[in-house]
Amino acid sequence: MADAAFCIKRLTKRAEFLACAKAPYCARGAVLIQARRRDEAALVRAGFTATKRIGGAVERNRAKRRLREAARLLLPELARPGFDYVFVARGGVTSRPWPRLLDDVKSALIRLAAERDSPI
RNA sequence: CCAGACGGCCGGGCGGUCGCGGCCUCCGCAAGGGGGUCGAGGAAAGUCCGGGCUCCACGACGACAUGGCGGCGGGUAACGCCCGCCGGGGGCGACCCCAGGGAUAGCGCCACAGAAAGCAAACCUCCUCCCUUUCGAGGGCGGGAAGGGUGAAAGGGUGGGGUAAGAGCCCACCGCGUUCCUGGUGACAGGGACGGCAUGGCAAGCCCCGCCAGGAGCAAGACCGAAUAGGGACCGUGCGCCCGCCGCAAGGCGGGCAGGGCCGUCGUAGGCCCGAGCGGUCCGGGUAGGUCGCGAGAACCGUCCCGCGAGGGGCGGUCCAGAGGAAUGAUCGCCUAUGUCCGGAUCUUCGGAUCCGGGCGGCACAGAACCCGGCUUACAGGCCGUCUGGUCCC
RNA sequence: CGGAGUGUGGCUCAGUCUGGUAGAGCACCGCGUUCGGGACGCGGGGGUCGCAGGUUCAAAUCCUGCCACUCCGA
Repeated sequence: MADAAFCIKRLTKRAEFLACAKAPYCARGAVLIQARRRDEAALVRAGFTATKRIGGAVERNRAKRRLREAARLLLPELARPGFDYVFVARGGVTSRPWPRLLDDVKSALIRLAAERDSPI
C-alpha cells in the first residue's frame, strides 16, 4: 500500500524536466538517470523521456514503457523520499535483455543514493 | 511436379503472475480503494489528392489571372481514385506498361556530324549531249535524286514496270490525307471511292481548345471565465491659482506655481514622482485556465436482389478506442507455424525427397490525436483462389 | 497543421530557368625548385549529379513518386 503510493506521481510538465536537467546524473548501459532534491515534500516523483535519436514513435514509447516498468519494480526499495528522478532512454534500451536493463537501473540508483550521502 | 501471371486474406493462439487508459458502479469526509466493461492498423505512416465539418469573404451570372486535369463510357459526396472498353508498345502465353487533341493559330528548339535540319536543296555520285585529252581522265550546258556517306531524324515503304539515267512517271499491297457507307451510346473498328505524296520531330518548351477550382484550417470554431493592468456607470469624499491651444458651449489637452508623496526615522539640503483625484460597488470586453466540438456513420456484420465490373439497393442485427504529449507493457509455460544443424529409417532419375527424434534461432513494418474516400511508401513469414507455359503418368 | 528550400569529385559551391561539353577553388598524387620543408611553377587522377520510373534522338537539367536534411509561420 505504501509502496503503491510511492512512485505514483509522474513528471509531465516541461518545466519539471528542465528543473532536473542540471541535477546529478548517472549513466549505466542503456539508461541515464537524473536525481534532483525537492525539499518541500517527501514523496518520490519520476519522469521518463526518450528523444527522437532513439527511433520512431513505436521505439520511443516502447523505451519509455520498459523504463517505467523498471522504475515500478525498483524505485520502492532504492529511491530516496523527496527526490525527483528522470529516466532518459539511451541507445539500445529497447533491445537490451530485461535482466540487464534492471541491473542498469539498479546500479545507477544505488550510485546516485551513495553520491547523495557522501558529499557535503 | 517445375517455372510463372493475377486477385484476395492473415499478419500468432491459449493460460498464469504483476501492471496501464477511458467509462459505469459501490465504499470512503478526503486521499484512495473494490467490482464490471471496453481499449490501435493494413498501412494508424508519408501528408500527395478529394470530401465532410467550422469560421471568414461574397448580390446573381460572367470575364481575366493563377493552378490542376485530359482516349471513350460508367461508378462516386468528390477526386488526379476505381471499373469496363478503345488505341499504341512488350511478352510463346496468362498478362503487363503507356497515352487528351492541336506542329497549316502563332513563337521557339533540333547540339555534334553532315552538302543540306525544314526552306527545299545537291558533297560524292548517275545519265544524254558538247569540248579537251598524255586515252588514265578532265571540263561545260542540261536531266535526275536511284546509290554512297552523316545523323535520332534527309520530303512515304516494299516489289514490279518504265527510262539515256531516273522520279508516284505508271501499277499492286501497306502507310498517309479527303470523302462516303456500315456497326457501336462513344473512343473507334470494318469496307468503298478519290487524291498522288504535299503536310519531319519536340507541346511532361511557351501556347491554343475543353473541363474543374473563393480563402483558411479542430491551434477551425462555440461557451464559461481567475489574478493583474486598463475601460465604463453609480455612490461617498475631495477639488486652489496662472498661461497657451482646441471648441459656439459644456469641457478637453499641455505647461508652471501652490500643495502632497517617496528617497528607513528626525533636522537641514538635494533629487524623483503626483499635482485632481482617491475609495467603494457594479458592468462589459478579454488573457491564463476550463468545458464543448469529439465520434451512430459516405460505419461494421449477415443475407437477398440488380450490374460483366467498380458499385447500387432492400431486409435483419451490432455499438466498436478516444484522454493530458498521449493508455495495450513486463515475465513465464504450453500449443501452432517456420528456418537451420545433427542422428536414424525409407524411396531414389544419385540432384534430392519424405518420415521420426533431438539441439539452436525466432516473430515484419510499425502506435489513433477532428473524421472519412483514395494514392504512395514500409512489411519477417504464411494461407486461399483463378489462370498460363512446360514435363511426366493414366 | 500550413509553407519554402537544399542534395553535383574528399570539402565549399557553379552549371538546372533556356535539355546535347559536368566546371572552379581548396585538398590529393607526380615532377621541378631547395641542403631539407613550406610557398611557388608544370602536369595528372578522382564525380551512380540523393533514389526509382517516365517524356525525348538525347535528362544533372523537364514531369511524377519516394529518401534525407535545413529553415520559416500558426
